[in-house]
This record gives sequence, C-alpha cells and structure tokens, in this order.
Amino acid sequence: MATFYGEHSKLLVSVDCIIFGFEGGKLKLLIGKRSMDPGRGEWSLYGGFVEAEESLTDAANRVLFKLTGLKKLYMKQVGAFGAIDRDPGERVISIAYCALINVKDYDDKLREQHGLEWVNLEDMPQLYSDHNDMVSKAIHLLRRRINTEPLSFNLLPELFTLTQLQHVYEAVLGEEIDKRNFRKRIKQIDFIEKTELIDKVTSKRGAALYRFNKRIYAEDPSFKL
Amino acid sequence: MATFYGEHSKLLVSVDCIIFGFEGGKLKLLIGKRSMDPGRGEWSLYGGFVEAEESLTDAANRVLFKLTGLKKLYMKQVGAFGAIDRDPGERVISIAYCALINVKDYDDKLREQHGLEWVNLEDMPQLYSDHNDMVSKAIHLLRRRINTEPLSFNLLPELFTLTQLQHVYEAVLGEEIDKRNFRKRIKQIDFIEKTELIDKVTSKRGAALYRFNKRIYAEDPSFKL
DNA sequence: CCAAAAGTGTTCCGTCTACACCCATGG
DNA sequence: CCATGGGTGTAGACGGAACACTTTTGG
Repeated sequence: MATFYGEHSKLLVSVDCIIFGFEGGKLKLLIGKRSMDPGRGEWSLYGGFVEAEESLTDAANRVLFKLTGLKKLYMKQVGAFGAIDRDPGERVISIAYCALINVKDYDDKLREQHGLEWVNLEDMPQLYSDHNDMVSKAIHLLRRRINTEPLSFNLLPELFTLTQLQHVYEAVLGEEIDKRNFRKRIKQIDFIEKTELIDKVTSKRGAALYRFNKRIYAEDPSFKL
Repeated sequence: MATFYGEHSKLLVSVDCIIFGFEGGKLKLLIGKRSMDPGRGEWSLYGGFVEAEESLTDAANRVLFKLTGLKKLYMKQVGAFGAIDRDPGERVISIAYCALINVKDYDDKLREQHGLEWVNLEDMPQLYSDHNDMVSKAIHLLRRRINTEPLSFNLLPELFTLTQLQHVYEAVLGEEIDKRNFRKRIKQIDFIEKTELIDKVTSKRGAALYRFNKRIYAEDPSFKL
C-alpha cells in the first residue's frame, strides 16, 4: 500500500471490552487482573491491540470471542480514549466496546482459564488506567438506550419471564419499577412474545416464558418502554 | 519511553471534524474539497493526524482552531471509525468530533483561506471516505441530546431571541414546533435568562433578547425541554 | 395603513403513577 | 396449609398537543 501520509506518527491502538452479564438480579462485569507489566496484578478490562489487517470491530470481536467463545454477541462502541499518558506503559489510543452477554451461555472454563471474575457493578474496584471511565460511560450508554433499543434481551436466555426482564431494567436503571406498570407497558410491545411454555424453576406456581421476536422487531423497530 | 507493547502494529490515527453552524434558519456544515491525493477534489470533512505527543482532544482542538480561529468551542466525540479500507490512501483509524459554532463569531477569511464552504445539511453532497456516516452519526447525537444538554446556545450569539432558539430546535430535530408550547417550556428553564435588551433587526416590533446563564445551569444541570 | 414578526392561555386528551389483593403450587 | 413468587385493574395527577388572536412599528 502506498504511504500517502508517511510523515505522520503511527500509534498503538487497542480495543477494551466492557462485558456485562446479569445474574442474581444484579448487573455484573467481567474483569481480570493484569498479567503483564505495567500494572501487573491490577484489576482491568480485557483488551487487545488492533493489528494492521483488522478493522476496529474485527479486533473487538476477536477479543470477545477469545474471552467468551461467543460469536455474534451484542456489541456497541462506547468511545475512543486518547489521553497521552492514559496507559502507563506506552502511548496507546483505546477504543472501548461494550458487550452484553447471557451468563448462562458462557463457558465458565474460559473464565477461569483467563483468570476473570464476574463482579457486581456496585462493588466495582479501582481499575487499571482509565478503565473506570470506560465502564461508567458504558453504563450511561445502556441507561440512555435501554428504553429505545432491544438491549435487555441480550442479557437473558432466549426464553425469559417478565420478572427476569424487569430485574434487568431495574439493574440497568438503578431504580425499582412497579410490577403492574411494567407489565402493562410490555403488553403493548408486539415483539415481546408470550410463549406457551412455563418456567417452574423460580416459582412454585410457574411463570409464563416470553421471547424476543426479531422478525416482528425488524418490521417496526420503534418502541418506547 | 519503554516499549512494553513493542510487537504490535502501529497505525495512523486521525481526527475528523464535523462543524455545524446555523444561519438563515438552517443547519449548515463546514466542508471543503480535498487538496491532496487520494480523493483530491472530493468534498470532505476537515481532519488532521494525531501526533505522538498530543491527546485526541488536543488534536481535535488543534484542527478546529486552525479552521475557525476559535478556542474553547463546544465539541463532542462522535465515535471511532476503523474499517480497514475506509481511507483509500492508507490504513487510518479516525475519531470523529462534532463542533457547534456561532457563524457570526467565525472569521470568513479563514473559510476562504482553507477553501471551505457552508452547505445546508439538506443539500449534503457525497463526501470522501466514510465522512457521510460520520455526519449522520453526529446528527443523531445532536437530536438525542438537544433536549437534555445545552447544545443549542453554541449555535447562536450570546444574545438571542426565542424565535432564533426555536429555529435551532426545528433545524436540528427536523420538525416544526408550536411557538406557544415552545415558549411555555422555555419559561420553566431558569438558565435561559431574559435580558432588558431588544433586538430590532429581525422585526419591526422588536424581540426580547435572551441569554444562556452558565452559572445557573451549573447549579442544576438537569432539564428537559 | 399594512405587512411582518412578537407575544400570550386554555382546553382536551392521553400517558404515567400510585396502589393492594387473589392465584397456583411445591414442600 | 402456608410461604413464595405470579398475575391483574383503576382512579387521579400530570404533562404534552392543538389551537387564534392582539400588539407593535418600520416603511
């Protein structure tokens, strides 16, 4: 490839992944302790460098696949972080990506293998470099968008109960929601589909299982919870 | 500086600036024709490369200052664009920044000097590389935020009439707004302050001039128009 | 005197909120 | 039989949308 812009600096570019899961009614984040210098032993998001022959999203997907074994997971760019000394090792521009996964789909061996932990968002420790900023920007993103984009389903199994869905909203928004009002609003949303199936795990009476219908959503992707 | 991460690719990183102005009731964008290869002569956003010793925001401010002569203008990151072949010249990661300026503050000589034009958003031509995507992402950002962040004042002189302010909202949102309802809502917002001054330029009767009061805003930065 | 923009309230309707009780079942 | 979570409706408050006429003054 020609070097049209040869006189300019080239910089290290990385992607950092903010991986949210949902379990026990809490939002959780997958983080690990850094295994290299500088910052060895500090809590950190998991990241990777962007190589010359891959796009930013490819790099983010590569890192996420390595960590979770999952392709095609829900992922959004959070933003670029570029302070000069943000990384104590070397000058690195980092693009933060946020992913939402269903903890049940996740192979726990991979977690151990990479030395990762699920931590409650409330108990977030101090993280390496500017990773706390990335996390807080990601949460703001989720809060702003959860009412107009179908984010929440990515944190749940394919079949879920309305109570589970409500708990996701409560965890993301950080506030309690009235059960009756919540269900009233859900009923108006066509792409949240009631199935004939009943979940008997979490309650004795049994709760109806629902499903996110992608096709119906695709026909009319506007909603407001 | 030590090279902790030496084995990884280094990439060109640029910032591209989406500069919005407001004039004649329309949102306008400042763009120019590329003066270098590849893409010489194509319409393009104005950008610059990020050098080793400057942060992303420093780079964006540097480019914006060069173009507008203005420091401290309103600027937001739109996002990072990183497809492999997004720039036909060479692999470049680009971070898009959106700036809002008051056209009256802007020195038109600088515009001519850089060969820039104000174009109506509605008549946007095809732009170089993925710059059209950047612009459309920036507009979505403005639309989402104009009701909860004090963006609009950046597009107006320090003193403005309510009709002008309404036109800004209409241009950004792309829809007409009822004058009485708009003014009712404005009255509830403490940091939009009526002055004693009267503008006689746009009307024979004269219109009251208003001002955005930063101090009052800082005390309570939550509002909803 | 008239064209042109500024300014001003009320009513209606739909949406959001608050709120409490019965149901089904496993243990 | 009782503890546990599932499921349901209504009334009142509030906020947003629709809507038309009077005022001022420069030309």
